[in-house]
Amino acid sequence: MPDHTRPPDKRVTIYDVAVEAAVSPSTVSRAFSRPSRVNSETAERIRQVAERLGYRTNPLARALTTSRTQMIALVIADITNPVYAEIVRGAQEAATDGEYTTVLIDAQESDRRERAAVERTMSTVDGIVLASSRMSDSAIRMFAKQRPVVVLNRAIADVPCVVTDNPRGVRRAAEHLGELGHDHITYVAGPQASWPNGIRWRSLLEAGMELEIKVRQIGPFSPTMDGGERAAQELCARPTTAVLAFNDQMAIGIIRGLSRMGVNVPGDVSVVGFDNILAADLVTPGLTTVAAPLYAEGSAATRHLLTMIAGAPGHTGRPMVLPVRLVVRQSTAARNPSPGRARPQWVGQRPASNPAAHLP
Amino acid sequence: MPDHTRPPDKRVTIYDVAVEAAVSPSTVSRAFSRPSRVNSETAERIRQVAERLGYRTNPLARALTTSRTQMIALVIADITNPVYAEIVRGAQEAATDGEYTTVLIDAQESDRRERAAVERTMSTVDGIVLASSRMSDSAIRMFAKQRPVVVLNRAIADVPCVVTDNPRGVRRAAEHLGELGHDHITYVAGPQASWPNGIRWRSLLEAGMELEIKVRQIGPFSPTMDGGERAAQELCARPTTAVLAFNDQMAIGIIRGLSRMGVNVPGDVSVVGFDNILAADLVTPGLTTVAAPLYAEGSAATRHLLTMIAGAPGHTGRPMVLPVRLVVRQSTAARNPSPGRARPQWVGQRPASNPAAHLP
DNA sequence: GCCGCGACGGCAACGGGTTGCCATGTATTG
DNA sequence: CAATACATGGCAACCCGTTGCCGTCGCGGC
Repeated sequence: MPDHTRPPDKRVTIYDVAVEAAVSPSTVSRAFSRPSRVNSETAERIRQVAERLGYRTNPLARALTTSRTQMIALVIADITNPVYAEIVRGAQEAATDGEYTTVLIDAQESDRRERAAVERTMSTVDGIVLASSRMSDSAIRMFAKQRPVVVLNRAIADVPCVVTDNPRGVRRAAEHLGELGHDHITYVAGPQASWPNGIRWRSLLEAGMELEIKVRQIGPFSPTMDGGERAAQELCARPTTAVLAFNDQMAIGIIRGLSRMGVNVPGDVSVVGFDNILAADLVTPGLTTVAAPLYAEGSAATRHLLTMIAGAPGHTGRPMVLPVRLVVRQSTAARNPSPGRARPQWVGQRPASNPAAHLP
Repeated sequence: MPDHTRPPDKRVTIYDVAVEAAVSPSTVSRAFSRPSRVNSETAERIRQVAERLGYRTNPLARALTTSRTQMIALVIADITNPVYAEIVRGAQEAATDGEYTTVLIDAQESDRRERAAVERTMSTVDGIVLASSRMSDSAIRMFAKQRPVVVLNRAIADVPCVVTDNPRGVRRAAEHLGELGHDHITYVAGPQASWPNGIRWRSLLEAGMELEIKVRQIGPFSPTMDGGERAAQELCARPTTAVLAFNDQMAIGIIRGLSRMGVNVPGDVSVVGFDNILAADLVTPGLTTVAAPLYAEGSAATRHLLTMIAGAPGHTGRPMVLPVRLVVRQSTAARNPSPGRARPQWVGQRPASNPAAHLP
């Protein structure tokens, strides 16, 4: 028998329930937040009354005293980048398992927006996962002082981090290209503010040394298809036979740009991307790429955050490293053995003996 | 001179500021929320003290009395669907303009999850935008009674709605196919719980009548690439020359499935999708599709929600309709004039004289 | 000199739970 | 049977702002 006498716009509070159930408000509160603290029959009666009255505990009021909102923020750099979809899924699953709600914030690749959004949200969440943050290390450390923070895809001293095994991914890509006969690799750089961008390049330098493959870098370009197309133009000016792009979007842009200019992928140039986004399998040729365990990233970062919220110290030593794997598709092939076939601009224009000369 | 004596983990409150500034807490409160109500010099002094102490107003405490959290929820059906990225952007921009924060919720195509998430979040937000909700009309109406709600991509009586001009989009697609010589169109249906799915099919029926094009429907299939591939198998069993798919992912799946079976798109079959996702331009052949103004959808829905939160009645009459346009790429072509060319299964197997016979 | 008015600031009562501490009643133990 | 321990529920303070109402004060008008 629902209570139709009460004005329907007014929320039901513990006080209403207390009156109905003939107990004190504190008992009602405890019946929900600490059931062991109250007689089970009483608790049951209270629950029934609450049900009948349509009582819902007000999370804001609860948060005011407990300073726990049961919400965490997940900040991603760019929601139009499909990479984040799986990360979000993983984070959401982990959060839901821990009775937490995820609020998602899109930073739109902007340091400023990201800071503003985090500042606004910080006081209403119990913790924050920063996925590919564009903020400065010091800004992140500042936030980390005020709330538990886990950083994804970036390593920052004194802040818990989850990263993927970029060095191994790059290494695998380089080995793959080496086995195909390529002795030069051009790295097409993404945003300089991006931490993976830096480590990928450094890892390539290292892999190049070990595998005796020469490497160079061009860029930075925007980490989008457009950025890739612009990179393709520059690639034509300084030809290579193998390209490692900062991410899949750029790789796809590069392939499009090259084929528009009559360069065949993988016939003339092999292209490798990063991330294994869905579209990598859709384009023609299919994109060879380094796949990251996106779902696991989101999930691991969130689980770690939850333990920190629960009081664990948050290991700030070495970052947690997740494994990657190389997905070989059709955008990579054996180096064209006859470079002279009617493509004069690719002949004799090979970069000077030290292709890494223009590096930082 | 920052105050280093206070323990750093304790938040600064208006009471701290009040003591420092030698005024009462209410004056501090008013200095921020109703500056006109307090002497400008006093207000300035208070602001300086607050700044010095690092005071930040606690949105939860404020919300408790004002019952305004300055947050709205945006619920999307599936974050892995790129369609929503632009919608999110539009919504976020509109929300930010109105000093609101958007919390994004991914329903993962599940009625149950969606309800659970909305129920949990409802009391902490001032309003909700439901983009492609999978919940029942009655569930949505129930939420709409408790909080301002705007529904996107769906029309529900008594609830404010924003939709795209599906009839016109379908009509344009049908005209396009008709001009290319197609006299049959097969509609490949998406989820039955999806409102656009229903209206697209009905619109096609109508357009077929007027344009004298025969139409039929197969499905439903999952609105994903996999769903499209399964649809392709069924398409081979019941051949057509023109396909209108529920969305782009399915259309891409259909194209892949068909070409795997040796059917050429657009040579043998023309395929049209819906939504104009980014990948539509990446696949080969490029996908002809009906483009929706995604950004404008998110932005319009959110702006309308904000006016409702501000007290406007929320026009529940006719839904707001946004225009669409047909983007022609390479997946549609003139109907193959010589059906006999070495593809026997496509000859003589044309559906019976009434291809719409098996419709509901 | 008195009255009225507006500007300004303070008091106190919320809003809706949470929780430390105490009082009571019952069960257990010596 | 007294003494102690435990289970249970209530009281009241607290979390941090917001806001209706009232008192005070200075000023202009008559």
